[in-house]
Amino acid sequence: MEQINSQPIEEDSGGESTSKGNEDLKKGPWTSVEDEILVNYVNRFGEGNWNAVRKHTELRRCGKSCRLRWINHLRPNLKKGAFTEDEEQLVIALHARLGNRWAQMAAFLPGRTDNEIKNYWNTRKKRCQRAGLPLYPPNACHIVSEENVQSSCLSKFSYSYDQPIELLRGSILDSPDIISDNFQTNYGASSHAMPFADTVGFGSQNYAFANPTANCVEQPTDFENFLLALRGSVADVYPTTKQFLFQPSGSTPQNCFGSLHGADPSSQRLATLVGAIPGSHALLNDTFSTYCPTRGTAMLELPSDQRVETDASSRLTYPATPVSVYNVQSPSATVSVQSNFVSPWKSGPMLQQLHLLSDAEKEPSEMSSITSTIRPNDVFECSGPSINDMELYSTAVADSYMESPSTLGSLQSKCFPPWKSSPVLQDAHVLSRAEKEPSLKSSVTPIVKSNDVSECSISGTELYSTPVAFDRYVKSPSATIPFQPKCVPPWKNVPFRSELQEGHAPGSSEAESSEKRSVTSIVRPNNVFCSSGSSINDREFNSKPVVVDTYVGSLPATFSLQSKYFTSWKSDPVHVESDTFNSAEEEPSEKF
DNA sequence: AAACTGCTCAACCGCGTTGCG
DNA sequence: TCGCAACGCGGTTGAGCAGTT
Repeated sequence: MEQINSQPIEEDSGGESTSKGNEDLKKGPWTSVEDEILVNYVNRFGEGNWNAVRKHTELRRCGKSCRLRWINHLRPNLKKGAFTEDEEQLVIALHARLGNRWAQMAAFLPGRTDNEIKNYWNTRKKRCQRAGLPLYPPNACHIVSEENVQSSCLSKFSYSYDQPIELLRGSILDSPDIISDNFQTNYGASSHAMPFADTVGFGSQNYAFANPTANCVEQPTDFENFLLALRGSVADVYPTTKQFLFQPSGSTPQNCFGSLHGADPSSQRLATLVGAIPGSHALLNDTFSTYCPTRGTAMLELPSDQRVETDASSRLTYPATPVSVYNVQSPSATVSVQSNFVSPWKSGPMLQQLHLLSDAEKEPSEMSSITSTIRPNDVFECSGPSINDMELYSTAVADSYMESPSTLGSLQSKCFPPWKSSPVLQDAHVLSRAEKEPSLKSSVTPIVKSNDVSECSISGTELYSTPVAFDRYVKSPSATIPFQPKCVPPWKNVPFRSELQEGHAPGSSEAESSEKRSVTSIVRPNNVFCSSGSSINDREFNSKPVVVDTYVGSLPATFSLQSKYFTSWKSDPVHVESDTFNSAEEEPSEKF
């Protein structure tokens, strides 16, 4: 403690001048004395400004080294020791989902650092390679929706340890009907074998996933095997996952979520991952470098990168490479989907347009509004800088267009959460100026429609929001429109706040809540909400996914929400009321 | 017991991003 | 707009340890 100077020292003992050149900086292993100095420094001055450590203490370490030491070894709540089985499975699943995004993976593993995870994985990778084993569990997911059978985009991808390959993006839960995410290990085969080589449209086993039109076969799928392979917490998840997988046609799987969320946190995490894996960004054998290549404007700016469309009802799977826009023939007219998603969090909204990206639009801060019209099978993805040093990404795919009686389009959209850790605002519609500065806002009004998918997260303040998926709008004969809600439950122990209603954070005062921003949301049938995060202002919130599952009894033009799903909150539950609105409405006037 | 090999993990390095002047 | 500093992240390295020969 005495080693911390009470006053910032600009120079010390003649060493500072030379320290500019780093001549006197120590390298190598840290001593306990150095650790103590650094801990005391952080206790006193807080994290950050690591280069100031040298000025304030006797420590002769560069800022980088100090930061690393603190993050990886000295900060509180670090978990030491070998990875538990659950953690290992989590890492596997996370890696399948995220690739080598160690920092993101670390967010799922409390107490573990990205470095630890990285080391673990590299060791595992080496071990597997040496043994000729796949990096991912045997007989892992090979989930294919029948709609995906026609997809062939994957076939153009090679598959090796060294070359990044991505699975179809999206997640199971993002888009049940598309659990088209093909996930197959090359177990038993060459590690470099093409994973889908022996499949036509991915295989001999094509199972629908929560697809009301699919015939569910009561036999284990590869995906199930994968789940089984993920032991431990999977045991809690598996039944519900199976239930989810093989729910009867037309049924709504909300119970699945209920079960999932009733499970322990690790199960929830795993459930998230399980949902995530098949839609994973990464593929099976540790084949990626960093972020998903498809993000941000790049995708939008590469309209030429298109795949051959199939028929209107077929689903487009999502290749590793960016695919910009698909225009699949629309039986009627152009289907317009307006979706709004507002990240209510402290850091501010991130704007994501679904359609055009002008130069001006690349600067979210300069945008005031966005109007997007997407067409069937459009693929949109957005990213950009956010407020508070965060990066935002979002990927979304509006895959197929399945019949559009008139204005009611059928879209399936997926969303992939490749965020680095940031607030994401997906807004396909209108973003008011006020919404650009959430710190000034007291409320936002996200408007979402079917098949929208949104998600957001914030990491600096650790707010996360799992995908908000409005998955599927399947035919609308007239009165009854079946929906399948999906939700990817969030993270481990990250508390989060989810509000669909104007109001304040649970347990907070009004004054506080005004700073935290309230949210007014209008949800549509089968919308799924969930969000998480560790709070603004050190307050924790918990929220489970809010699933508005069924769509029952409606006239052609009028929707009415019926069911909702809430699980425990720390305090007040999310409140979602039934809403009635006209399907043609651009913006429902009623709010919850 | 010594030599060798493989593994783990802490630390470093380079690069990209962001904020600020 | 530019340059710099700080920061964060992923890749790489190498010391030390453990197991094997």
